[in-house]
Amino acid sequence: MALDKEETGERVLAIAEALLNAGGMDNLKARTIAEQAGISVGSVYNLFSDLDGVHRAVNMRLLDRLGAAGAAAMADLSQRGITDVRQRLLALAGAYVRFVEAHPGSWPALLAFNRRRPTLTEPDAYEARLDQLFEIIASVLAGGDFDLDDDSRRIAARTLWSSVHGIVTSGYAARSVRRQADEIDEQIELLVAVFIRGLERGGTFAHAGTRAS
Amino acid sequence: MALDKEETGERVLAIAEALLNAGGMDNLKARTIAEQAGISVGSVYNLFSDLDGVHRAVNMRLLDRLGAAGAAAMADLSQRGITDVRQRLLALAGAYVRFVEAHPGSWPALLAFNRRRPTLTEPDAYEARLDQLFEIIASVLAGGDFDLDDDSRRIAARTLWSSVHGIVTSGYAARSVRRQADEIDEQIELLVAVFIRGLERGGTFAHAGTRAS
DNA sequence: GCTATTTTTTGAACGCTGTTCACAAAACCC
DNA sequence: GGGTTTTGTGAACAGCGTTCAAAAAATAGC
Repeated sequence: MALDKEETGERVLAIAEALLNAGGMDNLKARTIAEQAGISVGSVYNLFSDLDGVHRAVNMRLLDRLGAAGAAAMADLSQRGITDVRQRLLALAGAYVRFVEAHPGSWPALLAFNRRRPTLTEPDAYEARLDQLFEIIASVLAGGDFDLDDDSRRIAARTLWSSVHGIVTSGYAARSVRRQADEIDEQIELLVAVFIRGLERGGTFAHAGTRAS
Repeated sequence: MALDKEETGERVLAIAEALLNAGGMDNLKARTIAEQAGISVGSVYNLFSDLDGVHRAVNMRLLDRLGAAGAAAMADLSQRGITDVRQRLLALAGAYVRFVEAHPGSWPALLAFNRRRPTLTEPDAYEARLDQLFEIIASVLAGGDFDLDDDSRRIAARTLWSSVHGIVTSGYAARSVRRQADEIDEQIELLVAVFIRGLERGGTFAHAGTRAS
């Protein structure tokens, strides 16, 4: 064979990602991958345990790319001497929006992948890759003048990320394409503004709220 | 035949929902439905256009139930004379958390369903059912003393919903089961508190933020 | 260089899937 | 009861993920 084993593996992943991006989850077919990669179906199963394994590997690449995009956005702001918390949070959210737009099929496929089986997945490696994102957000929050202890800051970072994630991938609510993009921007700006204002005011939060049932 | 056509349809939907709830998306099989409903495979396709149609119908039922749960939570608070915005928002979020917990397989399946194809779905009827949820949230916000015009309140309601949704269905980040539930509660309380504090302060938001990069 | 041995690649084959459709059964009409 | 329409049926088809005996290639030993 002309190509290294690892090299063919990466070619398979590139093909798989393109397939996912173009046609979503059920466009990822073993025979299509084999055909486009110039190998046989069996060889695909030689490189990966099964199609889920291929999809998982693609997802890892996506998460790495997302983390890199976030880090790059922060590095860019640092280089331009921008330390304002609001601008940094908006830049992070903007990076995520652009990432999702750049992966219109493969990112929804990643999200759908984790929701396929009802509690059987073991996202060990997923978490590690998401933790770096949380740490970026937490470090931005640490730059503000909110007096948050480490744990509160960690919670706040996760809350912010989940909220932005929820807004961006709300999925529903798409009257028109342009209106959708505008509304996402509006919601993100509201969220970030409200978060900063809310955190600025009172110091620590006393999570003693009795939730009404 | 002993049963009404509509009645068999609903039985099929109940079976389909149970299958989805037990095994996720790829547990919804035409032959299983037919067997459990005591009809033939062809009859399933007589009642619904295809399996996607079955899943869509199940999803409608779920959205109706979610809307009813939200409305019921608000009615309960009204009956108890509770008008506090914070408590109402927490009650709504709590209703959503309980709803998700009560539908561990079928709700993820609904979310995965919308992410299967990359921009081809037409969630017309979905929107209508979600709009009632947004209106509930908006009406709660209207009860607070934030001076928001209708449009800002609409945006804020959607933002709140998307954020809670993102937090609850963040999926990843599940160190342990109990720790996960606690963390969701913490995040929701932080979100609601921060939102209320943030909205209380300044009046209208001037979405003139220049996003970096 | 040649054979023996190991490793890798192959694609036909298997079981399962969604979906169809000619046919049968039931229901309806008068 | 006979003709017509509607409804139900399940064998059949194409496509899927996955496997695995066999073929091909690579490696080792000499």
